[in-house]
Amino acid sequence: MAARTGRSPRRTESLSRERIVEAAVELLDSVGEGGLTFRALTERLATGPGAIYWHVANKGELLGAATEGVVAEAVAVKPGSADAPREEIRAVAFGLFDAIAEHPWLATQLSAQLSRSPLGMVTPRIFESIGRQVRALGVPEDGWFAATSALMHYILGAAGQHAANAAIGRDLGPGVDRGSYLDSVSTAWAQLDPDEYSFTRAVAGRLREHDDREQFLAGVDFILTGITSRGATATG
Amino acid sequence: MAARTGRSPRRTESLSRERIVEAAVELLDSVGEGGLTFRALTERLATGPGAIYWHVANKGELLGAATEGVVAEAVAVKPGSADAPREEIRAVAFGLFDAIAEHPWLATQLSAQLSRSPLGMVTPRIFESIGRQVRALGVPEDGWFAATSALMHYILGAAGQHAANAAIGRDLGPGVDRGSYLDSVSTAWAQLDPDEYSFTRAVAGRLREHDDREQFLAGVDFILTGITSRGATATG
DNA sequence: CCAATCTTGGAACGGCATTCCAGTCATGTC
DNA sequence: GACATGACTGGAATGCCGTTCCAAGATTGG
Repeated sequence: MAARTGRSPRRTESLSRERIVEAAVELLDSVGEGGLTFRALTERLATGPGAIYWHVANKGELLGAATEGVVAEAVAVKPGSADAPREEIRAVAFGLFDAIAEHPWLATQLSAQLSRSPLGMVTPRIFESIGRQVRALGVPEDGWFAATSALMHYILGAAGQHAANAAIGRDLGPGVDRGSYLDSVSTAWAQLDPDEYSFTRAVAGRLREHDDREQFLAGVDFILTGITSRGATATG
Repeated sequence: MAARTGRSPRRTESLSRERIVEAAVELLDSVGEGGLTFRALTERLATGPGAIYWHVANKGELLGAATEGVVAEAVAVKPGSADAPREEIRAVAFGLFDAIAEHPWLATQLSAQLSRSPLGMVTPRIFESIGRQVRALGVPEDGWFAATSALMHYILGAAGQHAANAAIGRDLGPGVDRGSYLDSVSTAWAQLDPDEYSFTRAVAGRLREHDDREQFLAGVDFILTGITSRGATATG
């Protein structure tokens, strides 16, 4: 049961859970989700696996810590901004959107994290920052849970999917830019079977010219409209 | 290349890509996402790895095929039902919701699949079945893409997250039922820091009594309300 | 200065996806 | 009816992964 001496245990500045998580995030960002291996981690930290396992139980916990760290930073309310609740919700949404765009591995990780432990700190943290604004929006109390859940699910789902798409466009190689990538998908959609895919063919052109952030925000606004038109008082 | 002789190449009924994918789905359903190994697959099919690799390029392709098969079945419009578009959208949403609930591995797989290849058939298939109903709803054409995207992102995101939660409640062991699981999470939420988590604490009780399907549908309805109140003609 | 305890990193283990390859078997040809 | 062909099979081997083990180094308390 780990008798706590209360002393500062670090003999040198060499290794700590913080440094390990930090290195893990860097590795995930630079090499991608599959690039985070204990081998790579030991090399980067110039140590052995045993040292890492002393600070971290296993790879899952490491991924969880990395996820929580990045999410906490992303949903932190920027001080000084006491805007209208709608704007605050947009800000939280974009905060997560940008965080996932910057760290594409977050998309997969968040869905894995949310499913493995709603008792973890990740879900409540996101839930709280959205919920506060829902409350401020004037939604009646018995609608809080449904409204906040819907917003959180949309934001996490849509941000993940948009960011994943963006990641593809980025990784296609130096010669291929986002425009020509969307072109090729758009063209592929336009060539689908006219009977089975009449709608998809019809909107294939939109794919080429759409803006991801705008698209994402439109979804948030749909939900906000839906929430506030259900009899809530209009604050925003 | 691959000169096609036009002959039926199967000498016995023993192995085929179809049978492999089928076995993979069964394995995923019964043992979970981590249970799909080539070892287990060779054992179940009474063969060796080489035989499987003859029909399937790698594990990723196998997962993709499994995903597409299940999704195709889930979003297939039930014939004979020419209901109002709102009802059709709810049906598609519940189709995916139930499919993910029945095959929990779909949640992770869908986000991975959507990101790896939007050129694949999975995205257009879902997009099409939702989009047709959006069109039928009377949404003006320049809103089709945004409305359908928002719905698809919400449905996939929320269904995945709800189903993941449901999967936990199921896997807790024989002694723990869903009710007591939600109780424990609800209690944990109620004990969070009052300053940092005032909202989450306030709705902790709702968690105990909420119905997942109802919750999920509420989100769909928020978006539908948002879509139709943007100046579209009201059909549903 | 010595024991006790925390911390480290190298070596080893079992399991995984994947590859290699020698073989089997239905079939088309003479 | 033999035989060459090519689709198909499955066992053995490879290399990387997460994880565990353990002997030694570092630090601290007495």
